[in-house]
Amino acid sequence: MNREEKLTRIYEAALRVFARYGFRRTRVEDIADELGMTKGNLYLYVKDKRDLYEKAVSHGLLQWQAMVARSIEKIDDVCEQFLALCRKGYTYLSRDVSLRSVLINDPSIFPLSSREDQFAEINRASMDLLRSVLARGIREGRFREVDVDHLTELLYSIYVMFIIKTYVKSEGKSTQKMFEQGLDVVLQGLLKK
Amino acid sequence: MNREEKLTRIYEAALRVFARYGFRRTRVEDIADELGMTKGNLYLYVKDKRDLYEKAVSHGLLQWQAMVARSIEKIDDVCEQFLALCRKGYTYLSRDVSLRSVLINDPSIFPLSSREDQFAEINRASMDLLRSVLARGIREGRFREVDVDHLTELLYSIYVMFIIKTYVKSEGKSTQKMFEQGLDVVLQGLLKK
DNA sequence: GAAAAAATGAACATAATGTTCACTTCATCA
DNA sequence: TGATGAAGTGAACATTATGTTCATTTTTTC
Repeated sequence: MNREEKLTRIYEAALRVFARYGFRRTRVEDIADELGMTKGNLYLYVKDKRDLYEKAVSHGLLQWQAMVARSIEKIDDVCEQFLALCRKGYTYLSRDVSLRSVLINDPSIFPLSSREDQFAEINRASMDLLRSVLARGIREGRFREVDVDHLTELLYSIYVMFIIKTYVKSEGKSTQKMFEQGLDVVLQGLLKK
Repeated sequence: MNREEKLTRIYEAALRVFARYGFRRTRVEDIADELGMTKGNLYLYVKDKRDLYEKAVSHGLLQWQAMVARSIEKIDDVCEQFLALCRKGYTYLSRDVSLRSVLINDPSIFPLSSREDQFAEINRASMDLLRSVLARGIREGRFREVDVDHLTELLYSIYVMFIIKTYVKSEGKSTQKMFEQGLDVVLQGLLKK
């Protein structure tokens, strides 16, 4: 197992444990135990506990991002691609129990304002994916000539709000309906007549 | 609210918090917070953290015991009473989520050997209830003239084993079937022909 | 089998948390 | 109403738990 794979293994174990107990209540030894190693050894891979937490969460967020990117890359029709992007992104957390729990314990992970965003780089990349789909729609003459940057930011904010409503505040069913409604409206708003 | 009621309130809050985090990971301040008081104040009611834990668990066990006792006291037929005793006792934990969680985190609560039983007094009272039903069956000429003390101990051990299997090891469905089977056999074994 | 890399576990520093207690607030009753 | 005891507070303190380091050992690589 090379260093890359070891790091992945460590981050995933750490995320599981942080999900179980929350940041404060997990000891770095709990994570070492989960990995079958000693805590001293963990410090060859991360700077300190906080660093381990941030790397583990980052890893989780990147998995999320990669899964969405993969699932839309081969879609020809840009409208379908836009819908898939939104839906896959929105529903992902229903499957990733660890990341979901960590998020519930620590909602500050989410960028309320992009100023105080601990994971700014990852969010920027996610927004880039959204932006690229919007740009493509315009380039292909399917979407109206909107201001891509501002619309990206707006849609991303709405998307984050939905995720918080659904997974952090658990306003499940009715929120999902709202999401589909909103998605329909946005798509119609985007399309050229 | 008198002292008695306050103690009850404290024990129930403590049990909820211990259930959430386990003994080691709960701070006495967590419990104080749950009660809306300061931790200093808690020490007017308990000796230390371990004492609080034991009192909270004891309170939970006594609730269990009282519920079973109440539910069988008005049953005329001793066979029905015996069946109800076993069934109510066995199924109780499916409803008391806090006590169940605490038990899962700390199976030593249960008397593996009565030598090292932290809650010996409570278990003794539970056994007394069982013993009294057996004695009544014999007195009324419905049960065979078995050795009540030894049988009580045996049945109680089996009962505890079923509870551990069902709630601690979560071997749910098939264990419940086994329980009903076992109960049937035991009752038949008790009855005079 | 030498050199490098990875892992260990004990030692250490420090932060977290259990516990105490002088003091404040609240309730009771003359 | 104001004296008295009970209940509660919060800061201080002692101790434990836990994060972090590092000399040493074990494993891997070549």
